[in-house]
Amino acid sequence: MPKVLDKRSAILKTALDLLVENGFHNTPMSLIAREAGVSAGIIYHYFESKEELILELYREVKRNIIGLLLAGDVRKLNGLDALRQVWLNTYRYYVSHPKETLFLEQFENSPYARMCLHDFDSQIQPLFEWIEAQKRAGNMADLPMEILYELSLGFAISLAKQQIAGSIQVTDVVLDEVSRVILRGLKPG
Amino acid sequence: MPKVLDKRSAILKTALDLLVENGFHNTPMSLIAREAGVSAGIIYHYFESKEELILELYREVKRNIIGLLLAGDVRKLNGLDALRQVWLNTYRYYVSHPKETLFLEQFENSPYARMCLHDFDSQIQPLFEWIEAQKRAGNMADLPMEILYELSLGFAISLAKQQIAGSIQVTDVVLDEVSRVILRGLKPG
Amino acid sequence: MPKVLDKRSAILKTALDLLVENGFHNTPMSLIAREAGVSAGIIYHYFESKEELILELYREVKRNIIGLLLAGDVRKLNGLDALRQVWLNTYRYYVSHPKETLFLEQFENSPYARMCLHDFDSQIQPLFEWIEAQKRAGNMADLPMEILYELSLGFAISLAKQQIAGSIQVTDVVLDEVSRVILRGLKPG
Amino acid sequence: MPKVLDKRSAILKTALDLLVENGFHNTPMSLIAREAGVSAGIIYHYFESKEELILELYREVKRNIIGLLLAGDVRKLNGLDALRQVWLNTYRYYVSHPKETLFLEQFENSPYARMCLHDFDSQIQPLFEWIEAQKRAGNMADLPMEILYELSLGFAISLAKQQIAGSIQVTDVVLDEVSRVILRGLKPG
DNA sequence: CATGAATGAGGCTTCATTCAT
DNA sequence: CATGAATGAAGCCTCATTCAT
Repeated sequence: MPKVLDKRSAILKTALDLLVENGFHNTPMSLIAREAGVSAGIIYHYFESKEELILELYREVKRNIIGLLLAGDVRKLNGLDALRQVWLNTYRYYVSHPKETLFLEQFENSPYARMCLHDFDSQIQPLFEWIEAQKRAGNMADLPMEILYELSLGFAISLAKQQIAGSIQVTDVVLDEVSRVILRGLKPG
Repeated sequence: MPKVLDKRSAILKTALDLLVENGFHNTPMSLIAREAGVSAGIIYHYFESKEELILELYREVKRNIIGLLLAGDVRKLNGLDALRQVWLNTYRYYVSHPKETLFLEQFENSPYARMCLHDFDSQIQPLFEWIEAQKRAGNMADLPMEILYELSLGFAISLAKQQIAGSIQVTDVVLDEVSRVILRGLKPG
Repeated sequence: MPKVLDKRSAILKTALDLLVENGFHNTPMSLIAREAGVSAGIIYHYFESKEELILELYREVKRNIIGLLLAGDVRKLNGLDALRQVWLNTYRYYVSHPKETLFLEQFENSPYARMCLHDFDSQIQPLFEWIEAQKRAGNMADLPMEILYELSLGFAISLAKQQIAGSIQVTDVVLDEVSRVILRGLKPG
Repeated sequence: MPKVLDKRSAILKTALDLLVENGFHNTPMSLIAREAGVSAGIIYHYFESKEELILELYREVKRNIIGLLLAGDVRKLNGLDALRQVWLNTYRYYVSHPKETLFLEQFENSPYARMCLHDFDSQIQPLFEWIEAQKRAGNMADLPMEILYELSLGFAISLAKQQIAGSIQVTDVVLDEVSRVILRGLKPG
């Protein structure tokens, strides 16, 4: 990996840690620089501004996630199994990436996020198409896309957040039961 | 209403508007004062600090919501109808209070909210007890409290947020269908 | 004089001193504040920004000058005497206000001055009208206004600048001779 | 032309453009480098510092001008014609070199120019000597050198600046009339 | 000679909070 | 109770200059 990516990555990684820990506005650029082991000025060589750094971090995290949702050869599974797999993929990603999870939640609920929330429409398109196919195949309730999304992935995320926060311990048994409940809800009819 | 409450309320109301619009850290105290029609100094007569003002706003909003969840004589209804009523109460509160909704989300996802997230355990206790009763009565799946909460109210909030953001139009038909799906998921067995 | 004007004036006066001494970009706001005996923040209570502070200073200096050009009951004098009086007014103002002179020159030759160089058209109008009247009365050569302006006041300023810089010693004898030369040049025919 | 001069010249030429456009302190070295098509580091191979680059540019421009003032075989003309020729040379140089004109004005009115304003005494000496000769020959009023300079060349420059700024349109007719006025003023007695 | 990433001091500006009136 | 001028610490960002490659 070229050095240049090394430093840029170090900044992004450190930013993620600190932003989650302290929040956007309690994380001075100078602190990010210090923790990343670089000078204060160099950040502006890689990112236009603090805001742009955060946006870039958001884009990168989001790209990663979207790439993983359909992982595990989901397309080869049939109806309910595929559904269950996507659901589990989502849940597991979020649980195993607590910082990314908290960052996304913080970012997406901040007022200045509104400018780029639809940047990912094109990347998430495959998932939407897959859901549409499931609906047409009669594997899923005929509800608006956003609601189906919320019922499945939104809930996976909420569950992961609670697990991260330590409010609950999601054992495999519970996970099994929960996914059963979800699927029952999403089934057509 | 005494003048004192008037001024305090004006500050809180203005703060809600501005915090939702601009975010916590892009809302100077001086702006809150100006928009509320009071002087900058007087805010510190009613609130210890900016942080305390925000916390107080959070407490007030949260108190309101919790008081309404069990409204409509929920306790007199039986199982599923009660469940449905609580769910609808929640959804409707959030949809009809967009600023409060956005404020809560922003606050609860900010790192400095962690200090008071459990302030309301005592107030929300009645709801939890009611849910426990439903579980014992066999009206609800035997899942951890937090998960049941997330599945019902969490989803109502998510739905309301999407409606607020304009991502979806939740017609009465959809609402009906959705609540049916939710309830099917929550049913025992 | 109310205190508020006192402090605002102190800032403007200190700014003039320092800007002339060090130039616009070698005069930090913090230095202006320190020398004016105020805190760094308060400057922004009176002026929007550093640029606005400088613009305001320019406006104030320019207002003063314009007010003095026609001083001394110039309007009551006839042709050449009036002309001579205006010329001397100009010269004397600039010589006796070296800081203002250097500031104006510095400002008007800086690229970011272009935004407000015509702010004073309305204030200088009386002078222009007076010159027009002189031309019609046959007391002055029939040249474009700007050239007449340059030949008289422009030269008075240049002379004053050289005197300020110490390049020359303008004795009363020289001043007399010079004004004679100027007037000869401006005479009609 | 060797490549070395090429690159040095490119830097100076670009610097002139940008300094006039943006001012000394809004023209980063990195911008000069980029626009000149060279790297940021290499500028320091040709110039000690930013200040030295600007000084060098000033010296170069000034050298050019001085060389041209006495152009056109002025020395072969007699009194008034020579005077007129020098005046026109000056005016024409400035009008046809707007960037150089603005740069000089900006530089000479900036406080950090004071360090080198007398660098050119030796180069401008021939002009001064020529003026002295004119005075002795009775072709010019017996005024201090600086004042004669200001009355003739200073005014030519002012006129050129106004023409550059678009404030006036100097037609040949006007130019003729103006030079006549100037000469009348400079005539002895 | 040439590059451009890297440094870090320093500038402008904001804003929570205080306090004299 | 009320005002709003005042403070000053702290944040974001720029940029002249250096130096490893």
